[in-house]
Amino acid sequence: MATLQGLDRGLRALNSISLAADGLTVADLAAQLDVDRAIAYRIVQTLEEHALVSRQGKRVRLGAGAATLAGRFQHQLVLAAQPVLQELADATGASAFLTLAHGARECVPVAGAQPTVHHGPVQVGYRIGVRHRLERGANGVAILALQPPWPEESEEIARARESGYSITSGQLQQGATGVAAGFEVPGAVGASVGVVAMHEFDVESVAAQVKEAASRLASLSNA
Amino acid sequence: MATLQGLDRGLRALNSISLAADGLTVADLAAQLDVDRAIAYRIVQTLEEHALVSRQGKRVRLGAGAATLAGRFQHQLVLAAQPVLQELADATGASAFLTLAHGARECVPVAGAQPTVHHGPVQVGYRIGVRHRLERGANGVAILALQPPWPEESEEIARARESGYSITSGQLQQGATGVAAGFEVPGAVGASVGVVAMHEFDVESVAAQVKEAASRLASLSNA
DNA sequence: CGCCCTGTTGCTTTTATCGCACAAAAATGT
DNA sequence: ACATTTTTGTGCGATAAAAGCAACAGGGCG
Repeated sequence: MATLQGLDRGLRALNSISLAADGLTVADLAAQLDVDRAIAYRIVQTLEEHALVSRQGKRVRLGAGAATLAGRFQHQLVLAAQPVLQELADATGASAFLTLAHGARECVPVAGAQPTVHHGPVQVGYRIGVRHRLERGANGVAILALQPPWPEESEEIARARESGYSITSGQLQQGATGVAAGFEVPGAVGASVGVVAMHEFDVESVAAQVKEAASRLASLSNA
Repeated sequence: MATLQGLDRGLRALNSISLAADGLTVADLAAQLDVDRAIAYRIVQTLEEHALVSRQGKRVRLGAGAATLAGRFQHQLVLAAQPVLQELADATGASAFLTLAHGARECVPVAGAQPTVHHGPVQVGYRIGVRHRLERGANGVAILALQPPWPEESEEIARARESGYSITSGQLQQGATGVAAGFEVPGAVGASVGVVAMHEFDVESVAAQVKEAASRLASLSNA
């Protein structure tokens, strides 16, 4: 496997910078990447020219180019999903998410919707763009359940495959329960829709709605 | 000014890929960058490891990592906005909000602040994370007013564009009045800051403070 | 069957990158 | 206010990393 060291460093830098909420000095960045400061300077300069980072004084932080990039990430799927998610969120009174598999072991929530009418001061901590492992959370499990049964899979996955939906509690956040159903996107990856809520709800009925949403999205992405 | 050629190429590749809505073959990419195919392959491999692109069959397209970056960018913007919002809330005695455009017709409030000293039992029904249409509420109108004049726009929008701030009453909640000013996040996203109050206030002075806050936030995301 | 395209690898050559070393600026202490 | 330490920012030559070329296996197509 041949990967480019220079580019790799640049991207790692971008990642580090994006993680630093209140910016990073060039020296800090150099330390994190374990490279000479001079290199870090050149990396930052290059990233800056592409508007991916911006410098204010001595601190480097994520730039608007990141937002631009994301705007172009509109797979037709994400666009099409938005109204479905909104409907699902409103119907169940919980936050709804669309999650895409990334590679074989991770997934990323790429779109979400909150119910229009709130049932209290709920704030669900499942955030768009935060990668996590497939094993954690209902959305990831639902994606795993799409694959043909595999020897060492957890029982959770087998159950999800059989029932058509996955359910987890507290795996991604204390006190939160998630229900999700997976579906295939023809071109490539697995995906799942699900809801996350902090309160009690009728699992049967929510599961049905989630599965319904999944099949709608599946047919959308086939067409 | 010293910029890294390798990284630069990688980022240009990322840009090209992000522009091709339905993907790019590696050969096309190599042509666009005017490099050997072998190099393009190595670039794609590296980008792929960082989740910024994904390959489906022969086509390369923008990957979920872009969404990750966007999420973090938004997170940072919200953090940076918090003190400004707090100051605005305290100065005006009203609840202050930061709202981001979401697509072309909706927006979502992503951060808020309440005045530290209360002027009564204020409860503003404008909730973080709840999407609504751009036409409703001062924050949305302010974002619409950023766009070049468009034929069938409401008079409200034209007024907002001219004066630099929007003002609405009761659109999102009975008896609530909102004042907001928009600003550009130089990529794609429109944003606005505003206040919402249930009581009477001096529009002129509040508008000035809101505009001030908007320009501060704009410079934060530009610099 | 022959042709064109994709994806990958090995190797040579060059050139872009590394990392030292140094200047400038800021922060710190007295 | 001044001296000193720490941190920031930038040339420059040596070197290692990437460019560029060529070759090759598989696959799809006429």
